[in-house]
Amino acid sequence: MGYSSPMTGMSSCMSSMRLESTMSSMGYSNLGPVTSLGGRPGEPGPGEPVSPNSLQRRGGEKPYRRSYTHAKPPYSYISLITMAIQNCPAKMLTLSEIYQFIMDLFPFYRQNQQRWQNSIRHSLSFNDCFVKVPRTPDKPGKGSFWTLHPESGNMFENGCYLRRQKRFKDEKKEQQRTTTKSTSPHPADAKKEGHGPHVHDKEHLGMLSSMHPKVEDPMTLLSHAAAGVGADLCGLPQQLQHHHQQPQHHQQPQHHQLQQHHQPQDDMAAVMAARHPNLLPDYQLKQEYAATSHPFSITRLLPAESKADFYGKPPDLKLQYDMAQYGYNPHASLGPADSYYHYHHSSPSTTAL
DNA sequence: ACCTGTTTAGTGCATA
DNA sequence: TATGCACTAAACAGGT
Repeated sequence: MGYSSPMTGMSSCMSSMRLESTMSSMGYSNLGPVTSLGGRPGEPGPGEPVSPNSLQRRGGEKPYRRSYTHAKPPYSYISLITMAIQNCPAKMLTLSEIYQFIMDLFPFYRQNQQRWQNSIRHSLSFNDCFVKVPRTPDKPGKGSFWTLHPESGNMFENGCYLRRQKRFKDEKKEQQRTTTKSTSPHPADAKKEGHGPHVHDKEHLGMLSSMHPKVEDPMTLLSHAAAGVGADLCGLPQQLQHHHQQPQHHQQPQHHQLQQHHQPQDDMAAVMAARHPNLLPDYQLKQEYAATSHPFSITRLLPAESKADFYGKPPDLKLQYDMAQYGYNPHASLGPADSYYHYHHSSPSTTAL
């Protein structure tokens, strides 16, 4: 599996999704391409957003300069989850952290949370590309960690975060499903097996362990593997795996502890080089991805500060403006004062740009 | 009680 | 047209 730029296949993807005209001229909306992805036509999304038609077309002037802050982002839940995980230093997040990431980044998902969060949970469970990592006894808390399957490959190698080219299927899980279907006719039996550390998870850890024999802590293993191997999972260069600063009310000491065990840069480079000898050099990737200005580009979703850190230059003001037009919050990861807190303590007129 | 996770079912859209 | 993917709803069970 070679590395493929998420941007190189974008045009064909966009064409296939019939998004070119809509995206380029008026930004995405909850109508058209987004709802056509799935769900039910005419059924409003989580935010019950006002139809763009009600906002424009009357008078016919400046139909393109308006706020789509509460329009449904053109990303599937799978890609949103992937973004969240990829954007975290430890490459694994709890469910609530995934929720928070999405809400921080997309105002649309701050409403009707029950609906889309159920879908998120369903996506995590249903898709083999997401792997549940049990908490260790020394890290008690609610819920497990979720990470990306190291063999899930580049699900979005066509650069389109709306729809994967092909659903990733874990052969072992698939086999388990078929065997449990055939051997245990009672769904309750299968449910019993589903609790506690999965056999699959253990195998997963074993696989990661073999890739990182020097590291013994399973959580550190995942941190290693996800950082290096997972970096190409979605066609994202490792440079984009920047530190997603958690809101201050979300303390994640384990993330920082994990990172102290190794030198991520060296590790990632080594693993990537070993697994993907044909990868572009770092600086080349940097230029390629820094140059992209596509509204679906993952780089546009990243906090401006991180991008500035990453590329070693100040954030692009125009880019920030564009992101604002699309409803992305470039400061989403700064903390409560700038994201979730701000949203809930300001009037709709101020949250809309 | 609430959250988390699993599973099933139904629907619409895109693609081969 | 068949198939696969994505979205939504809902039921259920276990954990905190």
